[in-house]
Amino acid sequence: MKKLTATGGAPTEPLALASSELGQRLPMVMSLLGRSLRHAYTPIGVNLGQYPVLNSLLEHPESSVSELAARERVKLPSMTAVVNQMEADGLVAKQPDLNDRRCVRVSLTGRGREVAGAARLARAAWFAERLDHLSSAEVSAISRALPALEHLVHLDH
Amino acid sequence: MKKLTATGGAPTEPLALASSELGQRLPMVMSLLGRSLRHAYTPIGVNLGQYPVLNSLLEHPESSVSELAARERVKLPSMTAVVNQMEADGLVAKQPDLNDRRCVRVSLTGRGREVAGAARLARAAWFAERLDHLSSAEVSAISRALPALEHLVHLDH
DNA sequence: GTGAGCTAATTAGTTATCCTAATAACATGA
DNA sequence: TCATGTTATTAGGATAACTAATTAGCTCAC
Repeated sequence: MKKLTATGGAPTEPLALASSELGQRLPMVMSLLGRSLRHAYTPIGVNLGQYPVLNSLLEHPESSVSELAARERVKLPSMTAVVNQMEADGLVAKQPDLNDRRCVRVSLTGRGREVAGAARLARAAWFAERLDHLSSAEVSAISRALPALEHLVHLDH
Repeated sequence: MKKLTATGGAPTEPLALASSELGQRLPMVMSLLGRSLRHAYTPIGVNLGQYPVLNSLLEHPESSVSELAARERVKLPSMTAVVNQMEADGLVAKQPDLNDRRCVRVSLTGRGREVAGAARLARAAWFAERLDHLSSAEVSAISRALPALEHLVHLDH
């Protein structure tokens, strides 16, 4: 009954994991995965902070800096810095908002759109390569947990 | 209802999420959760880099700096810096390895052990508070995905 | 034994992400 | 109109990571 399976074999036990156990292991996984991911980004020419902004702008064109900051859960000055760097890199353009002149509307340039697409592909490939080493049961377990994880993340919103 | 079950399948929905979809959304979740987590750490008096080292030393006392670096998937110089800071903070002590004098054995001080325990509790509490807002189905979905996520992370060995 | 080559740790210097506090410009409503 | 709130920026600093170069110690082939 009590099998301490260190291997990532079949994760299909009844499994009532204590929340302290979850709180212990999930963050560990997150931090390690985040670190791996950083290495995956750099060759694309986009860094960890820029990529989500690119994506965000694909779905919400003409965002203000505040909106971008809120979506990424960073403070305004942090987002200002990211956007400025991206502007210098030719990925985004800033335009004044005519209705509210305090705001700056940020939009993707053509190059930004290209890079966003390329980065998306590169990341998907990076991920797919890893998922290949998992059983289909494991992939499906992760898939099923995704909505819950997204819910968890959006709680602070 | 069509059910294409994987090996030893769980009695749950089919759900074939495209790997590109997973590769898109999972990293997003990771990065946001990581950011939330950073805020959770600071009040404890341990930072994001130190906490895993504390934990690692609970399970593997007398680790060398290299071993710690490998476990955290960071380069040696990064771990040297973390360990030095922790030594200055009185959380760990360094001792020479008598068998191999190139190595430095790192161990928890009494204070390090205390802080590790406190940090563990604080993080569990932070997490539990969040899990309270999820349904038990969601929590269980995350629990079931955890071994798979750990497997994913450990692929880079 | 001893020198070539490996491994462990450090130092120095750089980059990327974040933050807070202070300012400036604009908007809104009493 | 002016007090208060919002948007964005600047300045300055803390973390967290990296590469490259250096020092020290181990190992083994010869």
